[in-house]
Amino acid sequence: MTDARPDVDAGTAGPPAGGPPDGVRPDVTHPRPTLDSVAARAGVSRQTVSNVLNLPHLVRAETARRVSAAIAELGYRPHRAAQQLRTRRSRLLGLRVELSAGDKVFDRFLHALTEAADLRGYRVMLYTAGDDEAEIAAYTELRGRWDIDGVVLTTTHPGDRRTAHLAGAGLPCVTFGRPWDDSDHHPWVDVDGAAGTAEATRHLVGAGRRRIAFLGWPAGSAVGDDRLAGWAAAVAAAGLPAPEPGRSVNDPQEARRAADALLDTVRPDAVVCASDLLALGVLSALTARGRIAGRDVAVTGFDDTDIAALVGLSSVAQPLSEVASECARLVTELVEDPRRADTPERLLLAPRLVVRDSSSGPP
Amino acid sequence: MTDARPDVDAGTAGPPAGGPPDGVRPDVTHPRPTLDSVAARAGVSRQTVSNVLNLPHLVRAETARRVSAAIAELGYRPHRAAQQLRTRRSRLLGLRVELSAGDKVFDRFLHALTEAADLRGYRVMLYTAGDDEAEIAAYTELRGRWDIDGVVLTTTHPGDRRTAHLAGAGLPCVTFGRPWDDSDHHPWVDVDGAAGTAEATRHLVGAGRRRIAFLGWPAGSAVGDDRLAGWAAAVAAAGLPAPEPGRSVNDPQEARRAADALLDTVRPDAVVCASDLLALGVLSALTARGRIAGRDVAVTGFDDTDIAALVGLSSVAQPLSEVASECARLVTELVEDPRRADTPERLLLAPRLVVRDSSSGPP
DNA sequence: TGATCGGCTTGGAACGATCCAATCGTTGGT
DNA sequence: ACCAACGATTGGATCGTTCCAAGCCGATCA
Repeated sequence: MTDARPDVDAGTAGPPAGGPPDGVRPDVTHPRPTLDSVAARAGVSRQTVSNVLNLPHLVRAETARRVSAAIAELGYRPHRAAQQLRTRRSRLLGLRVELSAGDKVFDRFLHALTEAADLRGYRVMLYTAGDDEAEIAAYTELRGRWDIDGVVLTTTHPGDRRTAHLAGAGLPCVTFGRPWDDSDHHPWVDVDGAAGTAEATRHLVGAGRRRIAFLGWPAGSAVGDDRLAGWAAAVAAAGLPAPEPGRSVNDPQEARRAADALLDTVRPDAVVCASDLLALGVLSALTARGRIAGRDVAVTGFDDTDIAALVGLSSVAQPLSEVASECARLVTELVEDPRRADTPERLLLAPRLVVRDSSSGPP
Repeated sequence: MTDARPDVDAGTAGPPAGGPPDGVRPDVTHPRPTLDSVAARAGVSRQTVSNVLNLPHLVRAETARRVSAAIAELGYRPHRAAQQLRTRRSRLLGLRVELSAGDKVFDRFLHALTEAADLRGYRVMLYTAGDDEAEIAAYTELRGRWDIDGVVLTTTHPGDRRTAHLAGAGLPCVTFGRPWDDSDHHPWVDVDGAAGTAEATRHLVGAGRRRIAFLGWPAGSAVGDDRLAGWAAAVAAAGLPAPEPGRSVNDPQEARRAADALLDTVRPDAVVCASDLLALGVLSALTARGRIAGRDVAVTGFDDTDIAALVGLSSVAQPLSEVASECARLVTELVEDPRRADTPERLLLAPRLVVRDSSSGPP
C-alpha cells in the first residue's frame, strides 16, 4: 500500500467464510465515494473535505475529525484523473526500461525506485526506446499525452543530448549517472566507481598484496576510466607499482584472453577488475593454470552480481536502494518546486566492498 | 550508472549547432491545444472533432479531412486525464516488479510487455508488494486511486488467491503462468515446460544418448513437476530407462552435491536439468572428475540465461516476446470487452532448445 | 408542396477534483 | 453596541473529454 493517510479498507480480518471467493465487496453496486458524498456524510461542504486532505491547517480540529471519520467510513480516495485534470500533475514518473546486461543492477534499481516513488505518492510508468533519438521523440508523447511529471534517466554517457531536450521542454529529470561532459544543469545521483576500486585496492593492500594489477575495459569509456582512476590512485597512495592495466570488452572469451595476458606479463598477486565478468575471466585463467583465487592471486570484481556470490568473488556493491530513493526525492522535489532547477543537487554515493573467498586467503 | 558496456563516446554525427539546445519549442507559451481549439480552427464543433477520432464513420469524408488537417497543424493530442475522467479508463496496466533470480527472464518479459502494451495504446505501471497478501491489499489503491484497467500477474503458484480477488473486484487480469489448481476462470499464457524438457530429451536421444537422467527440484513444485514429466514422457516414448531423478534446491553448493550423487548412482550419459543453475552443478561435478560435458556426459539446462551462453550450456529458451504480447492482447481485450471474461483464452506456448557445446559432442 | 426520414452536427451536462471569490460566524477594539 | 478583522466554510467556475438529446439539412415519398 502506498498512502500514509488513514485509509480503512479493513477487508482483512474476516475469514473467506466459504461461498463466493470475494472478501472484497464488488464496488460495482456501491458507486465510488467522491468528495461530495464524503461532505454530505460529514455534514460539511466539498471544499472543506478537500482542505482536510490538502490544507489541514485551514480546518478546525473538530471538523477535521468528523471529516476524517467520514472518509474512513466510506473508504474514500481522491481520484487521480480528476486531480490530474485540475492540477496538471499526474504523479507519474517515466523510466525507460533497458535490457540490462544480466547483472541484476537495473532490476534492483527498478524495484527500489518503485518503492521510493510510492512513498512519495508517485508511480513509475515504463517506456521503451531503441536509442536516444527515439527516446527524445518519445518525450513528446509521454509529456503531451500521458502527462508524466518527470523522468528518471539511467544510462548517461558523453554526448548525451537527452537532458538538454528535457530541459528545453521543461520536463523535470534526474539521472542515475553523472553527466560525462559539461552539460550538468540537472540533478543527478551516481555511485563513485573510483572510490569503489580504491576501496578494493586498499583492502588488497591490507591483506598483504604488493603487486596489484587492474583489468578494465578499453580506454575511452567514462565509467571504465573512472574505475581505473580509483585503483591507480590507491596503489600510488600505498607506494606500490602501477603495472600497465589489462583491457578487454565485456565478453567471456575476450576477458579470459586478457586475463591470461595480464597474468603472464605482470605476474600480479592481486587483480582489481572493472566488472564481475572481467573478474570471472581472471578466475577462469587462474583455474586453468592450477592456481587458486584468494590464495595465489586475490581478485575483486564490480557490481556484486549473482555470479559473484555464486563463485565466491569479492565485489564492489552499489548502494542501489539509496540511489533509487535519492533519485525519487530529487525528481519529485523538482516537480513540486520548479525553482530548484536553478540549483540542482548532485550526489556521489560511495559503494561498499563485499569480501568473499576470492580475496581473503593468505597472501 | 553502472552499465557493463564500454561505451566509447561516439558523440554521434550532428554537431550541437550552437545556440540554445532546443529543437523542441517550449510549449509553455502556446497553451496546449484542446478539442475546442481544433474545432474552432476546422470550423466545426467540438463533438465532431471527437467523432473524427473515435467514431470516424459518423463523419463525412470532407469534414474529416478538414478536421484531421487542423489536428495536424496544431499538434493536438487528446488529454489522457480528461478521457480517463469521463470514460473511467486509464489505459494503464499494473505489473508487480519482482526481484528476479538473476536469470534475465523477468527483465526481458518486462521490456517485451512494455512494447506490446504500447502498440495497443496502453502503458505499464509498476507496483511492489512483499507478498501476495500485500499485493491483494494494494489492488484497492491501484484500482480506486490510479484507476488501472488491468493487471498482469507473473508468478502463479498453487493456492494463489490473487486471481480470485481480482475477479471479485471485477479487475481484468492475465497471468503469465498457468493456474496450478482448479481456479482458472481467467485468461493465461504459459510456457510448456514439459514440452521443453521433452524436446531436450529427444535431442539427446537423437545424439545417441541412452541413459538420460533428470536433475530437478524437490517434488511438489508445480513448475518442477511439469518439467520432470516432459523428460519422463520422452524417455518412455524412446523406450529408454527412466532412472530415479536427482533433486536439489536452486543453490550452487546443493546442486553440485546432488549432481555428484546422481553421477555416482545413475552413471548417466546425459542429464536433463530443470534449470540452468542445476545444470551448472552438473558441469561443475563433471569438471571435478575430469570428464568433459558434451563429450562424456551431455547436459541441458532451462531458461537460457546469460550464464548458459557464457559456459556453452545447451538450454531451453522461453519465447518471452510472444508471451508478453499475448499477455498484452488478452488483458486489453478483456478491458475493452468484459464479456470475454466468460470464455477466457488459455495459451500454452512451446519453448525452444538452444543447442550449445554441452550437448553436442559425440556420445 | 409538405411531412418524414436519416445522416451529420450541435450545445449542454457530466466525470471529480481544485481554485477563487464571496459569505458566514466569532472575536476584539472602541 | 457597532464595525472591523479574521478564520472557517461555502457555492460556483473550471480543467478537457465523452455522453446525450435535440437540431439542422437535404433527400425521398405521398
